[in-house]
Parts: sequence; C-alpha cells; structure tokens
Amino acid sequence: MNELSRQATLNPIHAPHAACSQCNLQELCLPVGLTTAELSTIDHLVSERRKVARGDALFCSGDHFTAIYAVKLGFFKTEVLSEDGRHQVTSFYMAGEVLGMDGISAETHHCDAIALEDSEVCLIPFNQLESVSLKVPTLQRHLHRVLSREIVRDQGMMMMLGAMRAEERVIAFLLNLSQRYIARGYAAADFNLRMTREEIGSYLGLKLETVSRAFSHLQEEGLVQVEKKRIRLMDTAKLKKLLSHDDASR
Amino acid sequence: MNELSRQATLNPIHAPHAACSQCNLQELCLPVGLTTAELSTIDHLVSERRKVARGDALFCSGDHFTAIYAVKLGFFKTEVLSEDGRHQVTSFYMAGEVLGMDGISAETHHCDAIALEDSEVCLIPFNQLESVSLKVPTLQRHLHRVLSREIVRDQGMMMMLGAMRAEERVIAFLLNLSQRYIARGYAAADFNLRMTREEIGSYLGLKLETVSRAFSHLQEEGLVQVEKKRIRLMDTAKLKKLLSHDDASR
DNA sequence: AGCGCAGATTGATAAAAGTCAAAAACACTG
DNA sequence: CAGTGTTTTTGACTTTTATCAATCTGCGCT
Repeated sequence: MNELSRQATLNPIHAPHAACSQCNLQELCLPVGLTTAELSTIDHLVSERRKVARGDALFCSGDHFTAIYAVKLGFFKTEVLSEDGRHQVTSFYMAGEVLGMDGISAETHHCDAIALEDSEVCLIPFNQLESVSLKVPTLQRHLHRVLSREIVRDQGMMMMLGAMRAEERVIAFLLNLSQRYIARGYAAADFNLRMTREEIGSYLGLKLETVSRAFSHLQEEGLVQVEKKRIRLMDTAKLKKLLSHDDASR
Repeated sequence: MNELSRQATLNPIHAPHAACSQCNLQELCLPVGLTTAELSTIDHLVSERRKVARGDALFCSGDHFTAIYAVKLGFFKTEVLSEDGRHQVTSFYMAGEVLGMDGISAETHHCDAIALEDSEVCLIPFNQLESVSLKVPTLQRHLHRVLSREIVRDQGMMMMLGAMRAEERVIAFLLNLSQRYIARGYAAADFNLRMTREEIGSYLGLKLETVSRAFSHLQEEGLVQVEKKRIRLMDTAKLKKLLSHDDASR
C-alpha cells in the first residue's frame, strides 16, 4: 500500500520562523496558556519548521527519537506494524496537535507518521524541551498534560474498538472529527475526509467495505450526506443519541 | 457487575514506610536506574502506602486527581465507562507497575481502578513529583518514559483489538502476562489468573464465552493447560508463531 | 455438611462483519 | 485527453463471534 512512502526529504524552513508567540494555533498546541514571557522562551525552543509532502513519512518505526512535532498545517496518520505484515492506523493528527510522543520511552519511534496531505510541522527537540521544562514549571506541567491526554485518548479508542459495533464506530469517528474541526473554528458539520476508506477502516478495526456500507446506511437514514470524501452531518443530536444509548450490552 | 466496589477505605500504613531505596521493585517501578543519591530524594516523595482490599476501588472515574500509584503488591484492573452503561477493562496492573496517569490531563481520573486481590500501593503525590522532577532531571526523564511507555502500550492494545481475531487476542494476552511475570522473577509458563473470564473478555473486546472457547481450543491443541484460573503455557514458541505469521490479512 | 451463587464450560442458533468479485467513479500521468 | 490505476460502492456468500440456554464446578456461608 504505502510502501512508497519514503522518509521525508528534510525541508527546514528557515526564513520567517513563525514564533509560537505569534502562532494562531497556540491554544491548541503544546504551549496552551503560557504567559507572554514563557512563550518567548519557547520561541527559541521551536527552532525549525519542516515540510512533509503528501505520502511522505515524518518519521518511521525504528527511527531514533529526537523530537516531537506540532502539526502547523496539514494532516497526518500514524500506524504501527507488528513483526508480521499486520499494520493498523492508530491515530490521525490535524493542525495544532502534537505527535511523536511514543518515541520517548525507548528513544525510538514505535510507529510511522505519514502525511495525508502536504503538511508542515514545528519540530520540538525533546532534549531541549526537557531542559527548558526544568526552568519553566508551567511548561513541564503542560507537557505532562499533553502526554496524559494522549493516554486518555488511546483509552477512549480502546473502548471504541472493544465495545462498539461497526456503525457506532463510524459515528463516533465522524463526531470526533467534527469536534476537532470545531475547536479549530471550522464548520462543525461539513468537512472533507483526508483519509481513504481503507485508512478509516484500519483505524476503526473494520474492513473498508464495512466502512463504506456504514456510510451508505447512515445516508439512507438521512443522518449524514456522503459524497466521496465530503461529509455533512445532518443530525448531530440523533447521531449522538445512537452512540450513547444503543443497547449497551457488550 | 462491580457496582459493589466502594471507594477504598483509606488505609495509610505508617509504621515501616519501606523506602524506594530499599524496595525490591525498584527496577520495575518509577525510579528505574536512579543513583543512590537521587533515590534518597524520592524516599521523601513516596510518603504513604495504602492497602486496598479485593474488590475495592483505588480511585474512581471523576475523582479529583492528586497522585499516581505504584503497585507494591497485588493486582489491579482499570476500566472506563461511557455515559451509557458500557464499560471496558482497559488495563491490568501488577506489582511494580504505575497507574493513575490518565488523571494528569484534566486533574480528574477517567477510569476506575479496582483491586483484583488484596493489594498495596505506594502513593506518589503528583504535585510533589513534579517539583522534585524540576530538581532531579533524571527523575523527570523517567517520568516522561513511564508516561510514554503507557502510550506505546495502549497503541499495542489498539493494534490487538483492531487487527487480531479472538484466539490470537487470547494468545497475545497470555504471552504478555507471561512476559510480565518473567520480569518479576516468577515462572514464565505457569501462573494463576487474577481476573475472571468476563474481565479478560472485556479487556480483549470479546464475550466471556469466546474467551472460554479459545482456552478450550488451545488446550485441545496441547498449547496450554487450563484448569480454572491456573494457566500453564506448554509451547511458548508455537504460541508466538501463531501470533506472528497468522494470515496477516486484516 | 449442605445450600446458594458466581464463574466457567459447552452446545445450538443468530447476527455481524469479513471475503471475494464486479463495476463505477475518480484522479493522476504522459 | 485518453488510459491506467486507485478508490469506492454494492451484491452474494462465508466466517467469526455473539447470544441464549443448560449444565457443571467449586467456594463461601450459615
């Protein structure tokens, strides 16, 4: 499938170096809620931006871990692969989200991060982040929160994979995307998917056909409009209800 | 099911206060690989031990987060519950493992932690841990590793839930337990399960009957001996092979 | 000791999702 | 702008797992 994805050719962007203190993603990204003074400390930390072309890898499983990355622009997926050929999409990341934290534990990445569209990330060298954290307690705390948020998120995901049926997973996926678009100030109910049905399926533990059928069915019910990658949620309330009180048996 | 589980009646153990520097779980727990000097700093940090009786909760979803916990003795499960009745076991923790880190992000726990046998934990107040981390960079680094390890672990779990069939999940579960017992110096291939079939099923995204059938089938194949809660792995190599190169389709 | 009950096993059957296949829609390339 | 390969949809059929139900086991309790 994606075996073409070569390592991103290094593309540092030197010129404007848009500082964290100027960035409109501030309140979604690592430096949530720092004071102006603290922010300027971070400006030195986030030294480099990097472009990643669609299909290219930001990092690969086995790569030595040196930095975490804040998505400035674009869209990523991460996938893990076990010794055998099996692989699974574990997350999608959009602008303002931070990825690469799986690498901290063993100083080696445990998944591949692939750009699903031409993207740009801010590179945060982890050693430096740790040393600055020692001097800026607020930053340390934020780092811990970001790490913990990832844990909570993964647990929600496990819940979904273990306890929901196919159509529910698809609904949960769409509502989650919608939520995240809202946080970025985009339309809540009308967006374009950046990933294929196969990638959605992999993420949700389903086959692409099952995802497709779920979309078709939700459309028949008038709950969403699906037109290839364009998704419109027609009745968010009802969708939420389908999620929350469906038979609760499993 | 477990609605009986009341909050653990607080049971601080004041008397001997076995220090981290004396603890035989050191190299499994938070302070992995600290120097003697650093260890003694931590001895002050881990101020309190607490007993949790079988069936009691160490913490509950919604509880205010104040500390993370190192299991000194015993066995825990954590489970998340969504708004509707659905709940799912997200992890099991044995001696030397650290739990509660889900609470950092929002200063509120997102799951229940229930003791599966009479247990004892070391309580590590998180505020203090953070301040000491500011002074002991090695500790900061370890904390980050522990957090990241949890992320990696969860991703492996997502992989399992999304990409493996029932019997494979059960095999992976048993091999994982075995691994962890080895790390603690116990017999690799002969152990007692601390949880019910239902809890295993919940963890693996399966029904208890399916777990039971998987056990029976593996026994027929001569790969494991199952006698209620007693498990003996008869052919670890073959079990591993079943995991690794099974059809790899999904 | 005997009772009651939670936990486990097993079987028969139903439901959900996967597999295989074909065709349509689309996107990218030369 | 034609042509090729990828992505999506849909249908028919199979496999896997859940569901329902009956029975068995062993443990804790009085």
